[in-house]
Amino acid sequence: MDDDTRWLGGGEADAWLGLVAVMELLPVALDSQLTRDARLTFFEFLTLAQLAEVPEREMRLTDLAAGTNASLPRISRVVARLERDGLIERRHNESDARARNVRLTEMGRDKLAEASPRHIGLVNQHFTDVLSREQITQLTAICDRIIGSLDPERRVFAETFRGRSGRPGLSRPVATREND
Amino acid sequence: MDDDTRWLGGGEADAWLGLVAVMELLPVALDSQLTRDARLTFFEFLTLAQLAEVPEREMRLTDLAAGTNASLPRISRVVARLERDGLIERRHNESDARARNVRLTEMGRDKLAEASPRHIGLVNQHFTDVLSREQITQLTAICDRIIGSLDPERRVFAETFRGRSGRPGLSRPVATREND
DNA sequence: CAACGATGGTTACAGGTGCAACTATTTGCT
DNA sequence: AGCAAATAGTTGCACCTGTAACCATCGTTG
Repeated sequence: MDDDTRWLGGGEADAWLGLVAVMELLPVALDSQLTRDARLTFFEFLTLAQLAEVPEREMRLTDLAAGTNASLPRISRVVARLERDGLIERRHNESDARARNVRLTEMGRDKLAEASPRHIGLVNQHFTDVLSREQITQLTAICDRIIGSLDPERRVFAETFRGRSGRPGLSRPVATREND
Repeated sequence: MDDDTRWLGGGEADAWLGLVAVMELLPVALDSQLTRDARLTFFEFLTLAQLAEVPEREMRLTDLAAGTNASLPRISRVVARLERDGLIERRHNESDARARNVRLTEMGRDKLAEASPRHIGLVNQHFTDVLSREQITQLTAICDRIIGSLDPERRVFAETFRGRSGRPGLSRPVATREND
């Protein structure tokens, strides 16, 4: 073993273990709440929310993968499940025969609208309500740095949508047939 | 759907999506590196590191679960795998016949010592090196708040070990037979 | 000291994910 | 045009995890 390893200093180890604990506990809590209340995975919720945000509620699979920080095989399977449940539908892409488009159905919008309030409630409970405004700002910068290091090509979509109209089901209600 | 839902405000949504992205990307990166270089899951690494830190390198299964923020079924299976690979061994608990103790073997220490440098290298690359001292401090406080909200009974062990001698394989080298 | 609830741990089951291999297009190069 | 390399997506395989049900043991209470 190399002895030039730079070990984590005092404060660094605490912060790292804290982040690791959050990464273990938060996803479980989110998945648990959503599957119980809406029969949705947290990742499925993210997928629906991403689609709801985009024009025509339709986008390419690759872009959807980027927008949810997922691998292509993963999003492919999730999309298959969501289509089976009628929440989305796959369509042809005019300009590229290899590509497939994914479109949020009415049923999918309803599902998202139905699942959002309780989900946001949990997010508020464990995130918004326990952090100060400064901490929210600090965390944004911290995550940007880490993401930038993990994803140097900025493949991730989320960044693109920062500061826009906001993500339905997250920062505002989901538009439904009635109020669209 | 309740219309008294408190949606995420501008800054809040950005921070939340940032944290979500980190929770999607970081574990994958960590698992990928560790399985490739050491045939270990990140969670298995954490388990070994937790055991290495404790007196006699032996502890109860329940405490090990708390120390790694894991459920009992999960740690039970991981322990079974690690025992199969000879990295730990299960032993009787003198004071409680229901309980089982888990002990890190010599082979387990060697494995941890071998895996640590490259793993710490990745942690430095995507965490330590991209954050300032202030951000490290900020993140520690932020994670404490979130964890406190997710785990009100403070079941989590990590807290107990904050500021101690440090976790072998993380904040210092793993003691081996030679230098023990 | 008997019985019942609580606790420690394991396992069957169902479901999600990464990796690698594979097919179908498209793009670039000559 | 023609061919090689890159890209879009799907799927088989292996593996990991949560939930729930289950057994064993402890502790408390009457």
